Amino acid sequence: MPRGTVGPTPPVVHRPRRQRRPDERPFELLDAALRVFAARGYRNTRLEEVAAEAGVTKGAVYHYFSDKEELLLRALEQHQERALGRLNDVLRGRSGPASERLRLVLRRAFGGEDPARRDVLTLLQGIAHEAPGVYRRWLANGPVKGWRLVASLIAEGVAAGEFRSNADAEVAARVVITGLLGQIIYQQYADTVPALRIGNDRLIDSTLEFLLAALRPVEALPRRQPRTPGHRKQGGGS
Amino acid sequence: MPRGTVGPTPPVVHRPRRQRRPDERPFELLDAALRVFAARGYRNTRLEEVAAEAGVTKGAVYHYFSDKEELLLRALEQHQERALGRLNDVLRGRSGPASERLRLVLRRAFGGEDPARRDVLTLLQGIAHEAPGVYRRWLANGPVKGWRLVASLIAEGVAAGEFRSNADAEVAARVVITGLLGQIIYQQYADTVPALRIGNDRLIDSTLEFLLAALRPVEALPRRQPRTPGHRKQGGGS
Amino acid sequence: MPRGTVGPTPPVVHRPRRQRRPDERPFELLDAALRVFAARGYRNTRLEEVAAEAGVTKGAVYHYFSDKEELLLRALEQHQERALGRLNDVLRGRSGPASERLRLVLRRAFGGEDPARRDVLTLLQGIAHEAPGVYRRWLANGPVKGWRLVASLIAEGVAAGEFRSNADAEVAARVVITGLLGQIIYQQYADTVPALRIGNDRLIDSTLEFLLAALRPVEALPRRQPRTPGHRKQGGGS
Amino acid sequence: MPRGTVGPTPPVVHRPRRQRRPDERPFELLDAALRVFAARGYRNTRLEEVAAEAGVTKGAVYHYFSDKEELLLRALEQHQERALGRLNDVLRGRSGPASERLRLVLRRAFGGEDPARRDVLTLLQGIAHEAPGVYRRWLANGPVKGWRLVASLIAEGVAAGEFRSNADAEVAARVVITGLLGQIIYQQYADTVPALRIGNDRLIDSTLEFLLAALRPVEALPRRQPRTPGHRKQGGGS
DNA sequence: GATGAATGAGACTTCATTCAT
DNA sequence: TATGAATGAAGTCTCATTCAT
Repeated sequence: MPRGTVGPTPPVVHRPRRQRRPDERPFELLDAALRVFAARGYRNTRLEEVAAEAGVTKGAVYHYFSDKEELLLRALEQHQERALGRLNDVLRGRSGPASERLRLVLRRAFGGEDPARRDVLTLLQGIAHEAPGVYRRWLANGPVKGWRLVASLIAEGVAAGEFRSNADAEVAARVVITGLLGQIIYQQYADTVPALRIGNDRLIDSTLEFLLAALRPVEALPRRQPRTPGHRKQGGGS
Repeated sequence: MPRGTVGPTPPVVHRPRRQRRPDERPFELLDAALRVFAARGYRNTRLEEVAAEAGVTKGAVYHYFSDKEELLLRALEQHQERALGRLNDVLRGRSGPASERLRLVLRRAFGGEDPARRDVLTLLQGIAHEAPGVYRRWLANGPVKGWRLVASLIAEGVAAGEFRSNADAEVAARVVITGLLGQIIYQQYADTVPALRIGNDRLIDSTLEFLLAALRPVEALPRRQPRTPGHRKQGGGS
Repeated sequence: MPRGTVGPTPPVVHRPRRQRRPDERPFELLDAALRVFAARGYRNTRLEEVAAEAGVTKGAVYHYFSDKEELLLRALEQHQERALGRLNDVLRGRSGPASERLRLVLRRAFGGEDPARRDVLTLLQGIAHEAPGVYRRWLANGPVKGWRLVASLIAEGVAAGEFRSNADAEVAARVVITGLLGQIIYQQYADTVPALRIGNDRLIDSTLEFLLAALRPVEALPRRQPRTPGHRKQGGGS
Repeated sequence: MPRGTVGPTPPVVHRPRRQRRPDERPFELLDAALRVFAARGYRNTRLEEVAAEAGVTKGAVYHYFSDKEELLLRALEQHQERALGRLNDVLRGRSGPASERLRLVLRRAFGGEDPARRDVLTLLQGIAHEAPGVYRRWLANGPVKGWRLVASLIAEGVAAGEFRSNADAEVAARVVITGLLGQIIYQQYADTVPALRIGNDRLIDSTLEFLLAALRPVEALPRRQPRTPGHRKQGGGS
């Protein structure tokens, strides 16, 4: 499989081109890079394609970035910063029930079918071997922060009596975050593997329903003995 | 890891010349290929490394496989067949409660920290752009089948009155399967990003606990109104 | 252009296969080789294809021939011997007018549209760089002998007063032989370059007519002074 | 032969680094390519040799040409354009007798022993299987145009009463053009196969003499009955 | 800053040839 | 004799990176 794999002619969206504002150049390049990388994968993308997408030539890229990997790193950093910013905004000043804030967070993070976000996630899952440092960085700042946030919201719900206290909130948070990420990535192949398709709203809402159901406090949650209670964070309640 | 060692750059060792083992060769090659691909990634692996790992020279690879991609495809097919075989075995003739069979399945599929399996999963998530066909195939035969199995076990539990009937079993199954896969992949980076680390037993047990908790039948399921009940599979219970 | 150039699936004619008469093996191989070489060209043909065409495997070829080039050499030798044999037969015991024997010769050598012969000629013209020794050998035993024969027939006609004596018989013979060879080769491309097509009968008959017209004795051949009479073989007449 | 030397195996000489001559480069490459291809054959030539002959490295070739075949195609196109240009020039404004213009044309096209031209012809006859498209193109623009031109000059001579009208001018033109091409190619082997040698002047002059003799009008061209008169262009006059 | 020509290390793939069986 | 697994030299093409202009 020689060059691109997404399609014979790259589905990359071409932007206006050549608006000479030198101070914005690096940002334009980062946007272009993320677009092309996400569309074709890191290895399949030639620097020349990124340059063309940004309306400059190959050499110019090297004025701003030392090499291809730095371009990737910075492009993803910029992307992640924006995403985190948006995510933080949504909780600023909120104080409703934990369940409501969970909903807000999941919606903000995963709601709205966004092919660009999906492609970036696919890009990321592909760089584990190509640019492990970048991948790790993303793990630490993306998924990890994501499930920490979820876990802390669960903890707040537990504190408020909204949720039962004997669930493994961290694992729940991990699985939910990771599962949603994966499902979103898979949607890219829903055309050719229809069994993969699932509506974004259903995905999020049902996941949330399922999370809240798992966390709902029980007067009597009798039978289910935690099998290996040792690794629960909070010791099992009565 | 029997023969080679998948070192950083395996020096081509001159073997004593031609050792004929024509019948086993293809399998040895497939095993070697999976090992090296999983360790370094598809693109980062030179055919010569695979050959060396199998104790032959690169030309021999082309005796059995038409090109690098076919080698990947076949190596993954063989891997998947074995894995599916093991998974099917575990349920053969079982008839306990659904919850018990769910436990068996998850344990069989994800239990036991197995670096080889983890690396294969990492390999797979990296080929979305390099060999999309192979990737899609894996999706269809791996994760999709996985969550279908889980969903069907849930359905059995529902039928048996063991689980509530108004949960979105499919989404639950998807998220759980995908989430576990992702978490397992992430463990590869647990050394350098400690926040990623989670014990395999805890991961599985807590996930199961959380799944069963979410599915437990409720006398009164009071507050939580399903927000968009339209996409529930079974209309609201009682 | 990777492998074959004649067509995606080789137009090689498959013969009966595996008639175990070991003493004929080499001849079968030579026939098969000529067939495949002629169909695809020398370089484009893998020894394995030749072997398959002959119903044996690669290794067997090396029992009879030291390498690919010898196979080519011998295959062409065998072909040429047969062709020369046929050509010699046609003149054996003939004693009519030279013009009639010229006709017989040209008919025998070039008559009857024969794709196999045409392909062999194309093969030959392609090996000038691949196997120059073989090519030279063919030149010396094929075209050179051909035009010598024609020149000697012309000389006989001159001696018999049938032809004029002041023509450059050798050049005429060379050009006619070479020209016919070339035209026959070109017919291979008549499908895609229609301007190349010419009927085999017309080609031969008109060439002969034209040759005889050029050689006819003239009462007065007045104006045309041989421009550079120095290189005529026989000094200019009258 | 300006730059390189087309030796048996040109050692890659390290040049003083990058000499920019962007405008001329493609032409230099084309010239170098034609030189090396003609000297060694298409298949026997490594792209690296062409590059070295042009004073660059192999990568540079891919800057201008997509692959080896395109390089061949373009090199031959350039060669043919030039040759056609020269040929057209020679007839511009000429109006002498047809015989004189035939002489001019043959001289222009085939006169002057030119090893480079001879090698290009040898190259061409070798690519029938390697690059059939290129070969066909050459046939259509070279030989075919050549014999059309000759045939049209003959037709003019016929119209002017200079030549007889009942000859098959097209076949005559085909055989003469093709025969001369072949003879020129063969001269390459005149050293090792002396029987092949023929002086260029003699070849052309005698061929012309022979052509004109065949075409000279006859008061009585009695005996020779065209065997298959059906394919004569103009029906034979009495 | 920007260009784009040029470099050159790499990697895939082909296939004539060898040789243990 | 015959097989066909294995070798390994060779060649095409790619593309990140450099650097003269």
